[in-house]
Amino acid sequence: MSNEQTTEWLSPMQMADRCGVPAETLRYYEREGLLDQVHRNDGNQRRYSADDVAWVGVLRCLRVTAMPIREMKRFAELVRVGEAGVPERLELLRSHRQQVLEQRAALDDALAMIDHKIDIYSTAVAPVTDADTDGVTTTPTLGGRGIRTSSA
Amino acid sequence: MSNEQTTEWLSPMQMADRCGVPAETLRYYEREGLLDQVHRNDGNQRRYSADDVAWVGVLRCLRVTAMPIREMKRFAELVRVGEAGVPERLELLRSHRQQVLEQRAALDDALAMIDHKIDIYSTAVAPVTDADTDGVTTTPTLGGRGIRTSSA
DNA sequence: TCTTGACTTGGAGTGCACTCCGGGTTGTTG
DNA sequence: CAACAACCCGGAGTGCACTCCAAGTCAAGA
Repeated sequence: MSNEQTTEWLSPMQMADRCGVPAETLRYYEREGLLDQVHRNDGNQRRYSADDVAWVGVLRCLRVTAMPIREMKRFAELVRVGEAGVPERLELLRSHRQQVLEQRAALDDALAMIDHKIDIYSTAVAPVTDADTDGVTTTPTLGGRGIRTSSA
Repeated sequence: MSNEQTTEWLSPMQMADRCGVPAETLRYYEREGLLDQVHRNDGNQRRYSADDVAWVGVLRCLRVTAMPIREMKRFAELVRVGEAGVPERLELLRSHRQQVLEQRAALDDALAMIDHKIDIYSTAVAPVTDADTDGVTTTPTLGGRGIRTSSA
């Protein structure tokens, strides 16, 4: 409780720490116009605000859900123009939301398959085996015929 | 029910259709050793088996959950050696499963944030507005002070 | 038989999202 | 004030996962 109250601005490194994003990447985002006009001190060094921290949080949410930089840039522009951009921001987010749902569904499907395989392998690891399969006959010399694949 | 029973092998295009993966990518997977020794006809053209279809299904599950090609290659090798590879396959899949769970958690967090924003925008689009925020003051001239960020 | 389109190869090219580099500046600490 | 880390910049480089290309071969229909 002593080195907080005067800390209004964050240096690049502090910002990197805070956001979990390399300082280089923050510079890159700035270049790309995702993060605009970061404040500078007298020596021309960047000083990030709490607003910047929050905004990078938003950016990371979008990135982690695989939004391309191009689209994030568009979103940033729409935020820049203020209220006028709200309808398109909404549209953009709704469409992105859809994609995220699809991603999650795909992830869950894959997860089911992975769990299934883990199951098979775990029981196969101690007892006899062969009733497994990777969608491929388990013989060393691949290319065999015959399939018992469940879902895959 | 007429052009199925004799179709034992799939041409590259048919395979691409079936798996939802470009034929080029299948060739790439083969080069990388993810898919080994695809059968050829007399004219040296690839003929994919039902096993191949199933195996590509597995590969896609791994890819869609962001497993790097390098690791998929390792997995393919472990399948190639048969039973001896099972323990490491298990290990690999378990560790991957963990990553998938983390991905899903991150996705869900981001989704919550996106939903929250959509909510704000939707209500803001008709009534007055300003109480929104993108983690940034909504004024046209960015760089303003003051924050009311909720989560973000 | 001719044509057309799917196939073969090795290798080069692409797009994305960073990530690093070199050479110079700033700011803090002993 | 010296030393050293953190900073600045434009631009080049990286790694990944494809994706395309050229030049030739194969297969099936008119």
